[in-house]
Amino acid sequence: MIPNKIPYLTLQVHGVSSEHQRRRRRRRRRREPMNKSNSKRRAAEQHLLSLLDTCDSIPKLHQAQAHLLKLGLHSNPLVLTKFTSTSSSLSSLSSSLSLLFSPFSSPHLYDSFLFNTLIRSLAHSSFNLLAISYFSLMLRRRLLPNKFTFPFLLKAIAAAPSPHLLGPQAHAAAIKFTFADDLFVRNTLIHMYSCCSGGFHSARKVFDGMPKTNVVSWSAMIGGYVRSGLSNEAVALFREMQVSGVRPDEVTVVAVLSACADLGALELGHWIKSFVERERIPKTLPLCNALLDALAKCGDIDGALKVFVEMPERSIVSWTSVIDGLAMHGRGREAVAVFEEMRTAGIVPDDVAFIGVLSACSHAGMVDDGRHYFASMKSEFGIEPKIQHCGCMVDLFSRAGMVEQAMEFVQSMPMRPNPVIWRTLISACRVHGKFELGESITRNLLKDEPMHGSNYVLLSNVYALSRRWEKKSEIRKVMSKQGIKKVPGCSLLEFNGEIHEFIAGDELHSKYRDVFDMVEEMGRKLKLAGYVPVLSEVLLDIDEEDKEDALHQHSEKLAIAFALLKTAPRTTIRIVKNLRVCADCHLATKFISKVYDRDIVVRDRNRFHHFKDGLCSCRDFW
DNA sequence: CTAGGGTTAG
Repeated sequence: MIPNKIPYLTLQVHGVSSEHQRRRRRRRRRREPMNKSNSKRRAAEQHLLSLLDTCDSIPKLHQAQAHLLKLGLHSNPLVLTKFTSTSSSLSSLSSSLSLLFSPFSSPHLYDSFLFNTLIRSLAHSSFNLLAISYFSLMLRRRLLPNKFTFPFLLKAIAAAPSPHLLGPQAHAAAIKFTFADDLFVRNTLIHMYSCCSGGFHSARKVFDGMPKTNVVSWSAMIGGYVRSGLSNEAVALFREMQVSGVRPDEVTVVAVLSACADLGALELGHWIKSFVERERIPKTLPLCNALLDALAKCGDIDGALKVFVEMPERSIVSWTSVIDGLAMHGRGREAVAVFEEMRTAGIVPDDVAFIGVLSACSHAGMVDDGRHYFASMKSEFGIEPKIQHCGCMVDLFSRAGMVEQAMEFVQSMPMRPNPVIWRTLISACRVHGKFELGESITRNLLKDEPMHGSNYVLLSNVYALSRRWEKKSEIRKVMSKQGIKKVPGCSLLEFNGEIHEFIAGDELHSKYRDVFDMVEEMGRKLKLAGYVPVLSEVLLDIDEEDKEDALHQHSEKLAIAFALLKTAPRTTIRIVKNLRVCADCHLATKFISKVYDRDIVVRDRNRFHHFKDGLCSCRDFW
């Protein structure tokens, strides 16, 4: 049983019940029959059902519960089912559980119907694991599950921490009870499997085995690909869906938009926006939120703001997405203004909103504002800062060059620093010349994460900047001996409705022959304009000339060269990168924007860089 | 009484 979260409810139940018990004892003494006459009982039942129909608050629910007990309807399945669904819509599950499983109810009267309602309510609650317990209780009571039971059960399992443990068992149960061919059950199976890590294969197996699909099957599969980090596959499946003639609805579009946000595919984002208009897909709140988020993450922050302004209603998610979007683009002042506007609109910020506003302060170098907001979390809003908030603060100080303050902050944090925090500090040490500190932090970090390639890259960069070349080549040796690989840099570029992928050092691909020639030519032109390669960015222990070649193979340079070759003069080039942009590429891109007269928008791991006329919007803080 | 969907440090 879940703990009763509302103490006075317990009192109420007990008070009313003991009154009821007294009556029952009196009845027993007078040898009266337990059941009232049928018509009276039906009247009481009707009365309670209509009472529950008008329940729109928890106090009213408690009143109804008192009536229910007074009228002796605590074992009436119809009333209990209604009570369960009403209390779950008011998120007061403890009410229905304490009623259903109180010592005064008669569980032997419960039917599958009631259990389904209960399992559904639990599946939608934060106690979703209890749905599984009540499913097994149902079986132990020899009640047969029906085709309605499995969608609820599978949904509860999908939301559990390790769905792969119970998911296949539930699938087997669905087969055993002959409901695994049901369209609803199969659609929920797709969802459940795609919630297991690496489960998209099983999800796809279910999907491919379906003789009949509908829009829900496709949306579940597309959403499953997005959840598994396979956004390209999600978009491909969306196109296949259109070919197959199944009409996408607002849920499908939301899933595709999150793939779009992940890929940073602006053309696709704009296409979906017009698709929604053209097909008159209802612009629900989640759809507008997904659209606004996708446009911001694809680089069209002003388009995102336009969506936000035009929204008929906004939730805290809408506000947070705008704040995050502005933060990512380095527009910290505006992000803070939107945060304040949100408060004026009467919305109380939550912990996610604070992550947005803190990261906005950090990306825009607004140290005092960041300090203020961090302090206000607890003092004004009673929100305990989480590690993400502390991470923002460490980043805030680090970017501003206040490495000591960052270090002090880490030492005074209420929780243990994680590797993300350490890596933030190490980057700060490198940028602001604190080599000894950077080295000692990295050595400690390597003890915790000896197989994490990016830690070695960080340490190597620290050594390179302090010109300790022997130390640097030592790292290289350790890495190759242990078989530790650095994550390859990868840049995406949308061209002619397709996503082109460029991977660092991918020189063996003959189809990019002209791209490599272009990179060489770019290098020559940039040098004439005054560009000097930042050789310290090269991890390899090789001579200077080879280092320059290595830099030429960085994925964003390949992508930019491709774009310069293929796209019309002066059109904006948009690139999405998986890692933080390196110092050399950052410098080179500034030069390219001037020499080739192109606006270049790069989304890296952390934020957007808008390059124009030889300058970058991040003002070289990133 | 059925299914699929929106924001989260670097």
